[in-house]
Amino acid sequence: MGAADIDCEDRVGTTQLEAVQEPKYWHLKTVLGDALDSEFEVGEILPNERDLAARFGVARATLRQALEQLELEGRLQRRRGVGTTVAPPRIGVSVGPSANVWPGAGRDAWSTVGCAEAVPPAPLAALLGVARDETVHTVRRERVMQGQPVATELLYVPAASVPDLSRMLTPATHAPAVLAELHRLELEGEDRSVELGSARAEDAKQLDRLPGAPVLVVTTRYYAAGRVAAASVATYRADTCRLTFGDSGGLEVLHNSAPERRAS
Amino acid sequence: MGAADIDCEDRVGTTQLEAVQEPKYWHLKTVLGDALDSEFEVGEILPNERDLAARFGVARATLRQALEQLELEGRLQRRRGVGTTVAPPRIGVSVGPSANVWPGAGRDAWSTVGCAEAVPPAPLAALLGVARDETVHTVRRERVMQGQPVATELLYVPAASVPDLSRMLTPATHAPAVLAELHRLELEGEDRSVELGSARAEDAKQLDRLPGAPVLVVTTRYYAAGRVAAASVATYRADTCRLTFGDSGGLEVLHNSAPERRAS
DNA sequence: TAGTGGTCTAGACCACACG
DNA sequence: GTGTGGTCTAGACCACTAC
Repeated sequence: MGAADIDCEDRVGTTQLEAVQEPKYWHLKTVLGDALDSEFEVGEILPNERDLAARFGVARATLRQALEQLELEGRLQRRRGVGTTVAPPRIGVSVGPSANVWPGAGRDAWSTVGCAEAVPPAPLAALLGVARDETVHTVRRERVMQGQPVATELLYVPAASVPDLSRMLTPATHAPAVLAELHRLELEGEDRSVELGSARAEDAKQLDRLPGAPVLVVTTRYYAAGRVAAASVATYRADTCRLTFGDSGGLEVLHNSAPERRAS
Repeated sequence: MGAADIDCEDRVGTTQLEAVQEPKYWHLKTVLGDALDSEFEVGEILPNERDLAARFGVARATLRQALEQLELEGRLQRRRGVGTTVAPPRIGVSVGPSANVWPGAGRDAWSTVGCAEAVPPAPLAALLGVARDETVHTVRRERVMQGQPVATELLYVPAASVPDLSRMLTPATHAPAVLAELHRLELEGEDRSVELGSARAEDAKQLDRLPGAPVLVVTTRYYAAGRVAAASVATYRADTCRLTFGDSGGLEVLHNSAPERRAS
């Protein structure tokens, strides 16, 4: 343990990339990943891209390819104008039907941020079983964990599911009224799917990410009275979230975790 | 509807990118995405990257950024030496506990491809609750749907979970024996989490993708006798798969789906 | 051998955050 | 302003596929 351990700038090393068949960025990713595990603390800031690239003797674009992958795996966080930092382990967020409850019932970690009546996108209309040009109640909600937004959601409720909804609605009362009416139905089951997507401009803004950032899209169908009574599309930050299902709460540390981290 | 409709090469258009604040690759992605919806059939092959870039008046790297996003969203498939084709809608694969059954029991869509005794990675050891250097039975399995591999899995079974396992094992009998012993326990519950990852070299090969390709990592804990009796890490192709949970089978067409596709 | 996508370079300028 | 990451360019060469 020599001077290199004290000087932050030197800890990533200057290992020359030997002759390889393996792409440089891939090897670079491995080297950087190992360095993160053994030499850096969560939240610590890395040298900037130009320095790192020079240090490894590669073009900046090549270095960026490695950083992108590490960010995709949730090990780094990059912010324009700020720098690149070591990310904390992913947050486990529960998305399972831990007790069959309607969205917005009980304590469910979501907060409503808006509501409107609108024609849903065609695939959603098909999902709900409504006509292609029928307007539905559209509730936008947001999920915050540990102080940062992790997901945005659009909940679609056909008018047929809330027949007794009052006609006297203001923007402030619209969402609560729709949810309250929904809760009067008996929930018979839910259906869920998860897939990879990229954040649309609007979602990206709410999630504090750039457009196109990788997200996990969770689509849920809620059944009542033998029909699809509502559906929601929730968009989770893929870099910071690990979706958990099942009763036993979130799993502990899993992937991308350092065995240990040195105190400095 | 002029000659452009007949000539495949012209269907993506030559729209000039107007002055924008929006990044070029983002706009390009939108334009290409719309073209895919309205002008192309599933399986059809696109013009090559150099031609497309020239057509839109951008550098190849910029075009590639757009293509990468579309591939991430499962709308394109690119293969080196071959070309870029329009991808079919994602396959819905069920990963829920549709009846609580052990892996390998009944008809479960997986086939065993190997088995070994090995020391699991540290996080897995923690997950299983075994010592860091304890060897466990490691079964590699593969999931094929519609003729193509969609997932690989490593199933970890501590020796303590299969105490009566015969000592007389050949490579051919090892995996079935471990699974058979496991099935003698009563399964008490399961735990699942989903997160984004990138394919390790070995997994990538099995999934017919390049290393680093985006994957959905499904980690499952199986409980029996009040303990974690086994755990598995399954790696699904994120570009072609939509993971489904819940009883009502897979959802139909959802995102990234064209409203209609023209016959040629 | 020809054509494809994958990797890599060495620059340039832009948008944003912070002091 | 200064420094960061984000975008973009115009090339080059490589690995792979298919003919």
